[in-house]
Order: sequence, then structure tokens, then C-alpha cells
Amino acid sequence: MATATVKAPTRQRLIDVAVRLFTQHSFAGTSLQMIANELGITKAAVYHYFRTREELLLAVVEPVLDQLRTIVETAEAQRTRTARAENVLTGFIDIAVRHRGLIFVLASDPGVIDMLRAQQNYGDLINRQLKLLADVDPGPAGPISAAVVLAGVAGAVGPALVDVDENVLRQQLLDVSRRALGLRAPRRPAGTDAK
Amino acid sequence: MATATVKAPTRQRLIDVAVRLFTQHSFAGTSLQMIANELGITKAAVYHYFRTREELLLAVVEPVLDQLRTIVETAEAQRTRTARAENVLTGFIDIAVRHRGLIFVLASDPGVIDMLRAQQNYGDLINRQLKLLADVDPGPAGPISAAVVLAGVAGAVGPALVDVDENVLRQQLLDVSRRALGLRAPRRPAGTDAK
Amino acid sequence: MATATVKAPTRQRLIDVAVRLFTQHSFAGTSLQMIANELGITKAAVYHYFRTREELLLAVVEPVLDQLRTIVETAEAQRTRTARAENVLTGFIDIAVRHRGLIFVLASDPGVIDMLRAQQNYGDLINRQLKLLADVDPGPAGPISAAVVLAGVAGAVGPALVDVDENVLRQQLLDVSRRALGLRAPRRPAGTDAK
Amino acid sequence: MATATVKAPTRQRLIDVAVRLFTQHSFAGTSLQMIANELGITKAAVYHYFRTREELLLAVVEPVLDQLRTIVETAEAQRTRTARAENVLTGFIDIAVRHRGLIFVLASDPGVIDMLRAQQNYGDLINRQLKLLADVDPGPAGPISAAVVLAGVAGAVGPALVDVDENVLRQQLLDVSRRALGLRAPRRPAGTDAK
DNA sequence: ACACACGGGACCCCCCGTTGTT
DNA sequence: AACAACGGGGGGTCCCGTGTGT
Repeated sequence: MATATVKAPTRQRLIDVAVRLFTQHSFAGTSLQMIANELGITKAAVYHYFRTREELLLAVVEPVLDQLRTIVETAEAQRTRTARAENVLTGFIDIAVRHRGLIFVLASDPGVIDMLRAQQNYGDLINRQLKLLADVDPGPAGPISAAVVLAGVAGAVGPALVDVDENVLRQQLLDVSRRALGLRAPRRPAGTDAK
Repeated sequence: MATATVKAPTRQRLIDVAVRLFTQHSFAGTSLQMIANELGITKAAVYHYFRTREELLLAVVEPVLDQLRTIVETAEAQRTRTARAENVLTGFIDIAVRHRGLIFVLASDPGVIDMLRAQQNYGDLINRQLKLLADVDPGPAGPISAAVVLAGVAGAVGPALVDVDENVLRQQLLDVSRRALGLRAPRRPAGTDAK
Repeated sequence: MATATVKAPTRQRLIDVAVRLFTQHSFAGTSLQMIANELGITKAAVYHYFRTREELLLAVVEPVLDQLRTIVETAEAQRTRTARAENVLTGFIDIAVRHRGLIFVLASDPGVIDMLRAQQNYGDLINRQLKLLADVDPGPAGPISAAVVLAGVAGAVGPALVDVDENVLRQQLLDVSRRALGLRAPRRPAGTDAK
Repeated sequence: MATATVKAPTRQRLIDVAVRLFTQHSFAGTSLQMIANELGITKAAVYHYFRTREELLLAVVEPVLDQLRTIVETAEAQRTRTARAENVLTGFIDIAVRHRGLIFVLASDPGVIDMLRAQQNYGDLINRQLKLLADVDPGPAGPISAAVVLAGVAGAVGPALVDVDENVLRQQLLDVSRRALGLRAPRRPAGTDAK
């Protein structure tokens, strides 16, 4: 899947390298200079597109956050607890696999989380997501299992397993997560019967 | 319950606030000035105890890394795959619960990981730990489940669930992890014999 | 009553907002970006009219400086000392009242003064003006009274007294200045019977 | 009056050069680099004493503002209008003559005024001072004369008349100001021997 | 066992000015 | 007549580390 960096518009290229560098060095550890260097432009050119570091971060995370919001809302509309949990789980894993570095950063970088909590209703979104997963098991086990699954998925798509195939990863993440949450696999075998 | 900040030796207080600030702001986002301010001393005083920023980080992580190394070595000496996995799992969760903020940082902060990879054989240690967990399930599922469990535990002891009781947390983490890995609970109820 | 910003030519609107912003933030504290923003255009559009920041400043001050030069020259042609002083005084106050913000800047902003001294013979003009006023009282009192009057008038038309009517202001400034300089009011009541 | 820069503490030397440079280039036009260069130190050393530009500015103006406040309060306690006016006038002129550059900046630099209005009750102080002078002449003339006198004194102690002797300047400023305000010189020659 | 003073350097923001396009 | 894109550079802030003095 050659990411065709041939001639994407500069703004998008900025977002792409930003994600990569945030993943490699954390948000606080990534300077605009590093980002500019990666593209062979100057800091001033970056400033032309994003007037603050925060603005760049928001541009980076907004699309993914929007997808996540949609998933959570769709899931909340389901009728049974297990259906709701299945919905967020598959949706979240799908996003995580498609935006591997970004989800890792979103879930674990304190600098990012702080900034998002201030600007967006990020904390609220995460809590709703957690609740949907936690509800499959009432009692103390619920929230903890949910936290483990979310953090686990986010961590597993990080730099550690970069060379695992996307489809394999998606299927396996689904399996572990279901086991962890005590969810039975749905009747229709979901098709993606990876090897 | 602040662990007796009444009159601990300054060196230890430095390490403690360092962990807290690393958790809150990531390593790259925490300056020596912030640490010094938190204790009401000057930066120069910090330099009296640690000759460089890196040295402070090492002092912070070394005890935990030593414990982790011991656990991994003990586990590797076990005879069956499940015994080995059970061993690392219980040991790691115990450490994670007792050093909540620190494990979170150790597992997810790229700045910390980079520095440790350079100075210590950190990567090797993590890989051995992962392998012990991954071996319970041959095939592609093994490594992925192991990564999810480790990242999940590390994430769950982070800032999200600060107000969960330590013992409850430990037991629940064990349960989810076993389910995720497909480990049956051992005959002897494992008895939470934390020190 | 905003002087018909309805559809003045852009060039003039640029000059107007420039004066206002120079008054509010000083010359050094006013960027082309601020000026462009105020008009809802881009910086590049400003450069369409003025090739440099300095050129904009000159365009702003030139008309007023020309008027001032004319007044000084006219005054210098008068026969008596008091006539010369009366002439500059009324002329200067008239300009000051009609270009309130600008005179304030011209008289007190070091950045502006520096630039004008380099490009125009600004210092010379001011000195001639001062001399005409100073000559009414030989001895050390002359130059000092003249300086006080000029600075006083320039300061009084600044942001402090924005809401005073133009005609009242003109008349009162004339009165204080005459008292300060020890000038008797001329026989012909000068006409400007304010309000 | 050789200002004995031989070996004053760095902090005070910083304040002194700051005043001088603010006078020469306006506040917005003076960079910390310029200040540091003047003392042969680095910007970082300046930061050691003043963590923001604003902090430096406040340290510069605070002593003078305190003196001015004392004068205004003392004047307000007088019984007759003319006594009150005489009091502020002599007090203000004394401060102006002793801190020539600074008073010029305080009275005319918009950048400074903005910052002080935000942090201190600067506007209030100036208004009280103006009122004390304005009250000697009811009607529209009062406030305008007061504004002219204050701005005039502040402008006259600026860079224009640097080479006038301090005592001469003080006496002449008093004279012009009294004439401008219509104040008769007090019976006791006022003895300008301010400590 | 600390504080004071300072240097060197990096980072973010932002400014002035140029070029190319519409 | 106006904008989009960008370079070169400077300003303010702040960081890491050192030296010196108690």
C-alpha cells in the first residue's frame, strides 16, 4: 500500500508526518522544526497552514475523532447491551487499525489528551465509549475490562507490531477483545476469516 | 493516600514527583524546573542529586526494571508454557498495580522508551516478556494477544482508573488478562500474597 | 461618526486604519498583518499599494507634514515675533485637531520620529517650529515653554480626550497655549466662536 | 551626574538600560536582545531576573508609579482647590524631572499604557491626577488645560531637551504650567529644594 | 545540601517581503 | 486588485547544564 506521497497537497503531508513524528517522539517531543525538516520546508511555511501547534494537532485528530463519535453514537442506538458493545468494539478496532499511529498517540500521550480535553469534549467521548464496553459485565469487572481492552487495542496498533498485516491484526484484535470482555462471537461468522 | 511526603529524603521525593509529572505531562513535557518547583527547591538542587536529566529518569525506572527482570527470569525457569505465562502475568500485574503511574509511562512514552533502549537492554527485556505470554497460543494470535494484554494492563493502571482500590484492580486485571490469553485459572486460587 | 468607510478607495482605507493602529499600539507595535486583518484583506494586498512598511508610514504622514511645512513657512514670513508665534500656533493646533491620532503619533512615537529623521528633514522642521514659539520669550523660558506647548497640544489630541468636540477643543487649546506662552489674544477675536 | 554604572547589581542595571531603550525606541520597539547586548549579557540572563517582558516593564515603572500615587493622595488631602493643584503639579514635575525618560514613556507609549491598564489601576491614577488639575478651572477649559499640562511636561522632559539643567528645567516647567492653568505663584516662594 | 547567576541553544510565534496565479 | 504559498530571520520564552558561593 505505497502511501503515494508523490504530490499530495502540503497541508495533508504536514498532517501525515505530524502523526508519524508524534508517534515516534510524543507530542511534546516533536518540534515544528522536525516536522518542517521532514518535508524540506521551513517553519514559516508550516505556520502558513497552522498558526499554532495546537491547531495542527486538532487538524490531525479531528477526522479520527469524528469517526469515533459517529461510531459511539451508532452503537448507543443499538437495543441490547451486547449489540452496543459489539458495535463500538468493531468500530473502534477498525479505526485503530486504519490509523495505527494516531490511535496510539490519542490514547496514551498526556500532552495530546490535555489539549483535547480543553478544546473538545474528548473526555466525554471516551467515557461514553468506555461505558458501552463496561456495561456487558456489571460489577467491578466491567470498567476495568473495558479500560484494558481500549488501552490494549490502542497499544497494540502502536509501534510494536508495525509489520503485522492489517487484516490479520483486525481479526485478532477482535478475537482477544471479545474474549477479554466475555463476548461470544456473533452468529454470522463476520466473514473476515483470517487464515 | 500520599505516601508520607512528611519528611522523606529529598532524593526520593524527587523521584516521586518526577513519576507523577512524567505521567501527567510525558517525559518530554516535563522540565527540571517543573520538578524543582513542585518541591519548592531550585533546579541547582536537583542537579545535586542527579547530574543529568537522563540520570534522573534512570533512577526513576531502575528499581521497577530490576523487579521486572527478576520476574521474567523466574518465569523463564518454569517448565510449562502456561506456568511461564502465569508467572509473568501475575508478576507484571503486581508491579503495575504497585507502580501505577510509572508503568503507564514506561509502556507508552516514546521519549522514555528511546532513552531506555539506548542505555539499558530495555527492548530485549520487553521482548522476552512478550514472548512468554505469546507462547501460550502458537500462530498469529499469540503475539497480538500478548501485546494487547501488556498494553492493556499498563494503560488501565494509568490516570483513567486512579480511584479503583489496589486489590480489586489487581484481581480484575488478572481475570481479564487470563481470559484474553485463554489461560485457565490455576487450581490454587493464587492468593494475592503481595508483600 | 466613522468618516464614511462605506466605500473609500482601499488605499485610503489602509492609511486610515494605519493611523488608528499606530495610535493604539505605536508604530513598532503595529504589523502589516494587523492592518490587513482590520480590512479583511491579506498582507499581499497591502503590498500591492505600498512596497514597504516605511512607504506606508510616509504615505500616512506626508500630507500632514506638507501642511505643517506650509504653516511654518508662512509663519516665518511674518514681521513680528508675536505674529510668527500666533501663526504657527493656530496653524499647528488646527492640524492637530483635524488629525488627532496622527499628530499624537508624530510627536511621541520614537519609531516614527527615527524613520522620518532619516527620510525627510523632519527634525529641521520641528526645530523651526519650536524656534518660532520659543522666540516670544528670550531666555531659558522660551524653548521650554515652546516644548511644553507643542507636546501638550499633541498629547491632548491623543486618545485621552477623544470625546471632546472638535471646535471646543481647538478653542481651548488655543487659550491654554497662549497663556502658557504669555501671548495676548489678538484684537480680532479670531472668529472661531466655538459652539 | 555620572550614573555610577561601575558595579551596580545587574538587576538594577537592567532596569536602567530598559528605561533608556524604551525612551529611544518605544516599548514595542525594544527587544530583550537589545537590552542584553547593552549590558554584554545574554537574553537568558535577563530571563533570570525577569521572566517576561511585562515583568521587566512593571519593575521599571513601579517605583515611579508609587511615588506618583503618594503625591496624588497627599494632594487630595489638601483643603483648597488651588492647594490641591499646586501639590500635584510640583510633585509631578519633580518626578518628571528626576525620571525624565521614564515619564515620557509612561505618558505617551501606547504599549506601556495598555499593559499598565491591564495590570495596575493605572488609568484610575491618571484620572485622579487630571481631575486635581482640572478642578482649578470649572467648565470645558479645566480638563483640557490639565491634559495639555501633563502631556506637555511629560513631553518636555523627553529626548528633546536632554541638555537642559535639571533645576532650571524644574523651575521653568513650574512657571509654564502655572500660567497654563491660571495658577498664581504661592506667597512662600515654594522653595524648590526637594531633597 | 542547597541557592545565585549566567551561557548556549532551541522552540513557538510571527513578521517583512517575494513570487506566482487568478 | 487580490490571494496562496513560502523563505529568512528575529523576538520572547524556557530549557539544560555549569560555576561559584555559602
